[in-house]
Amino acid sequence: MKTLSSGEIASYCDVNLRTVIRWIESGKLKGFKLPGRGNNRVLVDDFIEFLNDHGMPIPEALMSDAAPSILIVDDEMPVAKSIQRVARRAGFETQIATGGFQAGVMLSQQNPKMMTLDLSMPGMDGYSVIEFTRQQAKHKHLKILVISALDDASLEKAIELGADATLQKPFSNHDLTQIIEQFMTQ
Amino acid sequence: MKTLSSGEIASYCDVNLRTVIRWIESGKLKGFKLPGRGNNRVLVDDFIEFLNDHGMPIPEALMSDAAPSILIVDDEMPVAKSIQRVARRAGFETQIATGGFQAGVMLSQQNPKMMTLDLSMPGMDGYSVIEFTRQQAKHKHLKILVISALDDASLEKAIELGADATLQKPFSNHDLTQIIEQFMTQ
DNA sequence: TATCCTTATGTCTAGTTTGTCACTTAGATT
DNA sequence: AATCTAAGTGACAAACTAGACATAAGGATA
Repeated sequence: MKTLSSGEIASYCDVNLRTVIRWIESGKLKGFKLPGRGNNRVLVDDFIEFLNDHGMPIPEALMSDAAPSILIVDDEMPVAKSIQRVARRAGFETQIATGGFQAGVMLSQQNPKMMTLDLSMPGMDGYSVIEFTRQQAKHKHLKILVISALDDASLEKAIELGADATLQKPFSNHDLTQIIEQFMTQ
Repeated sequence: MKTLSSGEIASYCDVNLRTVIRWIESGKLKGFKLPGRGNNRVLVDDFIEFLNDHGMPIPEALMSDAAPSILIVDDEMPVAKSIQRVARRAGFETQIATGGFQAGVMLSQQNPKMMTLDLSMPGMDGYSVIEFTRQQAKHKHLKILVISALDDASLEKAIELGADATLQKPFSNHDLTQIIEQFMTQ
């Protein structure tokens, strides 16, 4: 549970410390006070959310806790592997989950920056995965790339539910690389 | 009667050890001293109260100790609800997951003490859920109760893979209560 | 355009809390 | 018993809060 002090945030935002305290006081930035005289602390996650909400750049130092990774969710191992090859070539860490349960556990534990999701895994409803993920504050900013052989209407529905992009099978490595690079560097 | 040392509290609060000791000395945080050199110990309940009093976030790791919960995994809501009723009557917190992905996320995030698992959810392989969960060090002590309409051989297989108990549908509330109470008080 | 008002941010100060360092020692491990 | 790890203490340095006031930017109005 990493936290930041008002001073650290001040220097991250290149702003006066007094200002940071006012942000916290006014509720713009979620934080809490230590028991002593009320020194402020802000959870890193809350700070990142604050930065996102206001379109502010996120300092590199905060991202570094773990190399941003990609969670590949696909029940067909060969497909998953081929996605993995592309992702690795682009220079990113990857994990593969071949079932919904696995995917859920890995998402929570690894907190990847991006997830590729096969919509039509047997018995697992990709749509509900998207919906459920979007409901979770923790994964509000997870990039979801739907990869599926279904028709355009199905892909469109995925977008409506909260997916960030779709890719129709069969896809070209070039297109996949482009999307990965775009999402992972945002 | 679980207690925490000053160092543990320091890392939970992301604060210096020296500071925690001062909190205890000043009476802000209730604690007691071991006879030796006076090492500090704090009851988990006191710590949680302290966190609440000061609007500080409560680390997830402590939540499970505070109120051990049961994760109910079943795609049929009526069945899930009926299990939930029994569990509640026995006095435990419950959550319901109706899909594999949901179940995985909730398992990781809530860290329940026990999980009931329907083996034959459409498209989701209950066996692989058991296997996967058992591989995870974090959930080594999770109690898994398989609830299924399948035959004895299938239930037997679940046990072999690592389930702690099985219950054949239809089950009696009495049997379920007994298993829940046994697992939750262990 | 000039003026007034509002709001956000910066500056300064005094007093307090928290972190750091060096050192000691209880408690655990083997 | 020897050793290792985690925790306590004191003194000091650094960081933080809160109030009061100054400054700057933007809107509204005449």
